[in-house]
Amino acid sequence: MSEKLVLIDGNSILNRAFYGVPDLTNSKGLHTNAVYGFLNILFKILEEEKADYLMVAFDVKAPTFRHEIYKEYKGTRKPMPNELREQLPVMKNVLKAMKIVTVEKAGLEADDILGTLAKRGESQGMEVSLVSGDRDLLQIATEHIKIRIPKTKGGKTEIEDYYAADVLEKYQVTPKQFIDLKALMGDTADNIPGVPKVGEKTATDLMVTYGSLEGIYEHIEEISKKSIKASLQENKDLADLSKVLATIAVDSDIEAPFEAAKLGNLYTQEAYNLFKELEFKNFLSRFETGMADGNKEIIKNLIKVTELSDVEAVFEEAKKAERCAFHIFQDETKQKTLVGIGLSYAEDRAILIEPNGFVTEEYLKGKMTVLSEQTSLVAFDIKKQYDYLQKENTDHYFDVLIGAYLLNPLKNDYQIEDIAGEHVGLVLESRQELFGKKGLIEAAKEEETFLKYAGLFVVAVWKAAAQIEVKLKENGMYRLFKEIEMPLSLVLYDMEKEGVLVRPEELKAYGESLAGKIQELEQQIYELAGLEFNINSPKQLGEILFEKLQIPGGKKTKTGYSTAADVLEKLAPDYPLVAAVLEYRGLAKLKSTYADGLAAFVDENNRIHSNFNQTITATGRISSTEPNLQNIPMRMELGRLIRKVFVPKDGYLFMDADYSQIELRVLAHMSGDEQLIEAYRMDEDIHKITASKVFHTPLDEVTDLQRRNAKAVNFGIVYGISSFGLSQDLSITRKEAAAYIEQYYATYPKIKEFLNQLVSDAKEKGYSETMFGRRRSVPELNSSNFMQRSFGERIAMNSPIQGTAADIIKIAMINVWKRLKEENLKSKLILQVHDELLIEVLPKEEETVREILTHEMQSAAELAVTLEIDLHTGKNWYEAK
DNA sequence: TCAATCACG
DNA sequence: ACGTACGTGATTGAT
Repeated sequence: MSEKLVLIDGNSILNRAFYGVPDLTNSKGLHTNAVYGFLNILFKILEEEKADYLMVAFDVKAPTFRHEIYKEYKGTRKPMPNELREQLPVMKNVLKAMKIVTVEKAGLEADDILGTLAKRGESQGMEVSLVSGDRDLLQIATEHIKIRIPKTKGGKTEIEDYYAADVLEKYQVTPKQFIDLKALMGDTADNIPGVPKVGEKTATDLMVTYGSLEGIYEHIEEISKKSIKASLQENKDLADLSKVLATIAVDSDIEAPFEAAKLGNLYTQEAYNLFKELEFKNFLSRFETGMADGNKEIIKNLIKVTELSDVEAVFEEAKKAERCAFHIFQDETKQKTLVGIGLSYAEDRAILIEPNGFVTEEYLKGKMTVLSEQTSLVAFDIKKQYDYLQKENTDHYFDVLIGAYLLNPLKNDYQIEDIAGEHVGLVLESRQELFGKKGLIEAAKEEETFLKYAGLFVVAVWKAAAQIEVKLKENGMYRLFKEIEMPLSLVLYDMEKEGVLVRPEELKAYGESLAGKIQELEQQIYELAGLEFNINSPKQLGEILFEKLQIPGGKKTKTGYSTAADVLEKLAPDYPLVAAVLEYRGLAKLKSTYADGLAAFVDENNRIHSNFNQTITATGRISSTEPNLQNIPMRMELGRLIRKVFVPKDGYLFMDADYSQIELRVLAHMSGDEQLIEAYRMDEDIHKITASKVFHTPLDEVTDLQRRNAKAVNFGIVYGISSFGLSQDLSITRKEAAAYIEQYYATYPKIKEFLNQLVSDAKEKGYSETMFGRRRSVPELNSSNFMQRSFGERIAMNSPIQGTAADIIKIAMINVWKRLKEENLKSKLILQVHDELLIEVLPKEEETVREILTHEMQSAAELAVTLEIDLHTGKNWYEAK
């Protein structure tokens, strides 16, 4: 049987759907009716025809050969309403998510692409179905090319089909003659003035009698009706032109990507997610069956083992495999009870091991640990599973979560089903979908479903590893992955496990001392305001300050008045109430987030174990959660005091080292600016030197204000400078800020050059890059929205700098950690705060650790400037900082 | 679940 | 003309 090619006229079908389906918007206000209608048609077509290949053609907004022939050519389409226009990119995204090939080429209309592809398919012996709302395409119809014209009415779709014979039957002309017919009727390029405009009946009669436009003109004298004859004679040129314009190219210069267009499983995870977002609930059920279908073969092969001998056999087999994917399914409570271990070490095969009888949790831990010495292991989120692995030689570990993050650090989460969908094309049902909110222990009781879940999970991990490895290599990020991120995961695991000791009594006392002051302030505020209200509610506060009390300083946010600190600070000197509110806010923050907040995380050993997340930030930094130990107060003394509750364990001391202006040094290096590099060679305060250079003032005459301003500019530069931002920060005019920036650029000319280069490189490549090859795509750069685009430019300037600094401290962490371990020291790495490392040090190791920390931090990267650190020791974090 | 606020680098 | 500094996470009140 011959193969079947389905071609879809994207613009035309979307257009039809738009006018055929009643208006529809999702909860975000996005119009979706055209996309919805398009998909209805698409699914109907695919149900009717067993398509082997599928392609969708789109117009590109660019002049075509028709414009060359006829300058005023405007095409046959009306201008697109905005509600439709916004759906075009959405449609393309949907198709992309379903892995449907779209074809578009500047200079070609969709018709020409379709004509060419149809003919090419036909010549390769395919049966072709061409779906369009546009009858012009009837000229393409043959015995093997079927033109399908869908009509959507009131949600129902009906399709008219035309082979060549059907065209002849309906219009009494052949497809080839159909062009002439259209030209005669003047409805080809309907903007040509004065085309003959013969009615359909007359035009058909003429064509039937004379066979072609040329034939008609040859026998023009035979035409009896005078008005028609005159019109035809007058407009012969235009009729000819109209014919040329109406003729669809069937030999366009275009790649026919038949291989890529081979129809696969449309029901991908990505499409599923997108459909959810668009709120196409009707289509989702279709997905669930579509998705399940794709995995039937794999599911058949899944095996569950619980008997000791079987488990032994499985591990024997696993160790011989080149690569083994695993996942430890642990209950998410504190006990982390083992529910099962999934293993996959061959294509489309997986085994679920469940603890039972002799197969205890401890036994399995042992088996996994041994296995982790014997073969390469692939994990999803390895940091959560190191308990089961040996940690001496970790070179052969591969975490697909970390890999997926590196390939695209912008995602909000990296569930295995997302990774499977994106990198493998394997569609998994999520845990939520399979088990709802059930815990894993409960979920495992649904034996069949859990086997499917766990089995497909590790199959996906196994498959994803191969794909992700290739992609990392292609993107030049494999070294970053192997040499930095993978080793770092173990360091972070260790830090999390170690935790940081606190003094709960002191924490409690701190909280109580705050509580007293908070109560006092509360009463004071109620008195000054003349009524009691919720001070924590910006809404209530705003109304009281700016409406009831008529304090000047109007609106700012969309919901009402801004009561942010920078607004209130301006009012505080004049209004005691405002000052009291500010103080209240500060204390309330300290109490809720730090005093009470941290206390909730203290474990039975008085230690707090934060999560150090490796796959969150866009730039490559680590983040800290539950609790966040990277934002413990520092700037204000009262808050800073809380650091006194963070202490080293008994008999130890804290050693804290932080990089001195690492980002600015990275900038100096990356830009190669001699002036800035030179400035760093001088043993002086960098902000002061900058002030001296920028304001043309001798170094020892630089005022505090000048230094402060220079410092702000230094920061601004790293953030992706804008005069507005700087003016805001310094409370100066935009003009003054702009002048500072100009001065700065004049002082450090290569910085300006470098930042411009970062933006243009990112624009060209679509991503920004750190010194160590870490990438971040910057889609905002292509936005048509000025604000978005400017944001993209700042990202392009900041990410390489912030990211490189992040890379450097990661390297330092790995090396510090390694040396502490290799030199059998008791001292432990405890915290990382972006440019700072905190170590719990055994006093007799103090000098060794000082040397390690200093050396490893300073030599983490070889830059054109030295990497300096500030190092302190103390009996708590307050003192060590 | 979102917006506003504020803690850190 | 457009209206902003870069990167995070936790708490709170309002919806």
